[in-house]
Amino acid sequence: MIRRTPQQPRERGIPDATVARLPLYLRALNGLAERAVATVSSEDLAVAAGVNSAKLRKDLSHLGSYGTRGVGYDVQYLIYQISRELGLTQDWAVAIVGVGNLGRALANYGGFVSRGFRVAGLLDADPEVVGDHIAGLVVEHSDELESVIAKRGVSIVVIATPATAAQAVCDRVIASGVTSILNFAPVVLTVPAGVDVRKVDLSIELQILAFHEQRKVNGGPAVVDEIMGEEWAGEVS
Amino acid sequence: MIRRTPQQPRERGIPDATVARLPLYLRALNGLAERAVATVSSEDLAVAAGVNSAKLRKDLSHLGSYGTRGVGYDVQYLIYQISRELGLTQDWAVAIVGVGNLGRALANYGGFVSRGFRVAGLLDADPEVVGDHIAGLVVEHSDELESVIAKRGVSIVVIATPATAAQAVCDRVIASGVTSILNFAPVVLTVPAGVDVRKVDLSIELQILAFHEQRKVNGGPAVVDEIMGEEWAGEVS
DNA sequence: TCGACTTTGTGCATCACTTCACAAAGGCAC
DNA sequence: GTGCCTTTGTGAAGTGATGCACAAAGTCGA
Ligand SMILES: NC(=O)c1ccc[n+]([C@@H]2O[C@H](COP(=O)([O-])OP(=O)(O)OC[C@H]3O[C@@H](n4cnc5c(N)ncnc54)[C@H](O)[C@@H]3O)[C@@H](O)[C@H]2O)c1
Ligand SMILES: NC(=O)c1ccc[n+]([C@@H]2O[C@H](COP(=O)([O-])OP(=O)(O)OC[C@H]3O[C@@H](n4cnc5c(N)ncnc54)[C@H](O)[C@@H]3O)[C@@H](O)[C@H]2O)c1
Repeated sequence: MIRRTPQQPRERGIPDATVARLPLYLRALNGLAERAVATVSSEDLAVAAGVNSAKLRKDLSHLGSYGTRGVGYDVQYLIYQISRELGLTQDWAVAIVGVGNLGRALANYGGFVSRGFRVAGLLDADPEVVGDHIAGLVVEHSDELESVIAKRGVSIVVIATPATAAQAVCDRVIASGVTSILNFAPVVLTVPAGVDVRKVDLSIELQILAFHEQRKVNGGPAVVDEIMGEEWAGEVS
Repeated sequence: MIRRTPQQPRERGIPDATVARLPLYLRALNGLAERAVATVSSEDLAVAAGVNSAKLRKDLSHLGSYGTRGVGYDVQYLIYQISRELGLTQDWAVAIVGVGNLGRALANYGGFVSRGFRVAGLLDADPEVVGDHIAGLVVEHSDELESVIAKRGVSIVVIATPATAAQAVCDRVIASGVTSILNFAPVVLTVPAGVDVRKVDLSIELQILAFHEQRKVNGGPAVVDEIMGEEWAGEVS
């Protein structure tokens, strides 16, 4: 019983930056709901979500005018509206390809099953791994990728294979009609227009931290004396 | 033998957006280096890193003038310069707090040890887990957090505990002098100024994908007929 | 019913980042 | 040398996000 909203005047063009924050607001709202809070002001919600309150109000205004001046926002109603906007009122079948260290952790993770995401398939190329029972599922051979996607209506695929296999897996997944991919492998995936790839890259996050850490400690980049500093000195102006 | 660079004219104020892309360039460059490529044009490197070439050139120009007109950039030299800028010429001791599904996957992950990051401690509060051998390390009790940080010179901490424990762990870690934190727990950490927190949140990534997926399938958010749509209709204008 | 008070929603100035487009720089062939 | 060709480095314009500040809207107590 899900159908398209008849005619919604706004709807078009919610900024990406806003979309990226909606899950944050949703989490904060769920926290409030658990503590039986009925309404919340933009100021309080902003603090809970760690953002500026004007930004929060502007973000929410993209969804519609759901607040009450002088009072704030109804927590339950806002949860519903944000969930609906994010597409969490329906559930999404997710397949995880590559059931190694990371794939297992993801499969066992309760955190996304809780919100509309259902792990509908675990696939791996290694015969040793195929057949393992993880989180109530049996790992299937990645040869079955296309049929698993088709049969179980998978619309989001998580890639947790080694970097070398990621592009090939990605190509097959797209050929099967999937257009939303979450990639953990440290490679830039090449995909046709219309396919969304989001990446999670731990190593990049650490490197960004290291950059700032270095500035805090030293005030800036260091040179390694007489090891490389001199060596390179001649090569460039 | 590491010391501060004498007087660097630029150095100050590399835009955050640029810093976030440097690891990407570095990875692409390492790929080229493995294939023994000596020089690369901004165009080719941009394709490998999945960005616009003008953006790449502007990013690199923040580090200095390291290209040669008509030729491109020396791969090895650029690897060195970016590594130095990111602080990867020194190595960083990392501690992982919370050795559950995710913490184990991280500990076993070879990907960051390879680039200047060394896992120097694994800590958990669960006596069942303490004493486990993982990736050549023994899991220690989280009571030892402060002493592990001090003794092993830990400067970056990865938090992989349940959300409920994250803020407490964070506070202790900061009290021990750490100012760089990578947080996997789905909570907004409150930290004093001067402390950098980066977060990785799988659930947020999936929700963003779901948002776009919904738009592709339906053209926009759906209403759930007669279940909630009607129910809420009365509550708001 | 009214007026004081709270809080939203948004116009606007500002800031940050992106992209275009091209002059200047340098290599290389002859 | 000299001139052509490639590619960098960067002004300048464009795009999008941010945050201030406030009028308008609505609540609530008296
Ligand atoms: N473990 C981490 O903490 C971590 C962190 C960041 C990034 N990553 C990245 O995530 C990916 C997975 O990491 P991991 O530690 O789980 O590695 P892993 O080696 O433990 O697991 C990879 C799994 O993928 C399977 N596989 C290989 N080729 C396949 C294919 N073509 N189709 C299906 N399955 C295939 C392997 O059999 C293996 O089970 C890697 O790209 C890694 O760089 C891991
Ligand atoms: N597993 C995933 O794929 C995944 C994905 C995204 C986010 N997360 C988040 O990462 C965190 C860890 O996830 P997980 O699946 O590994 O959970 P987990 O329950 O398997 O592991 C958590 C570990 O933290 C330990 N711990 C609890 N309190 C502690 C404390 N005060 N000090 C030190 N250690 C403590 C526990 O003993 C346990 O070993 C959670 O916050 C989770 O929401 C996990």
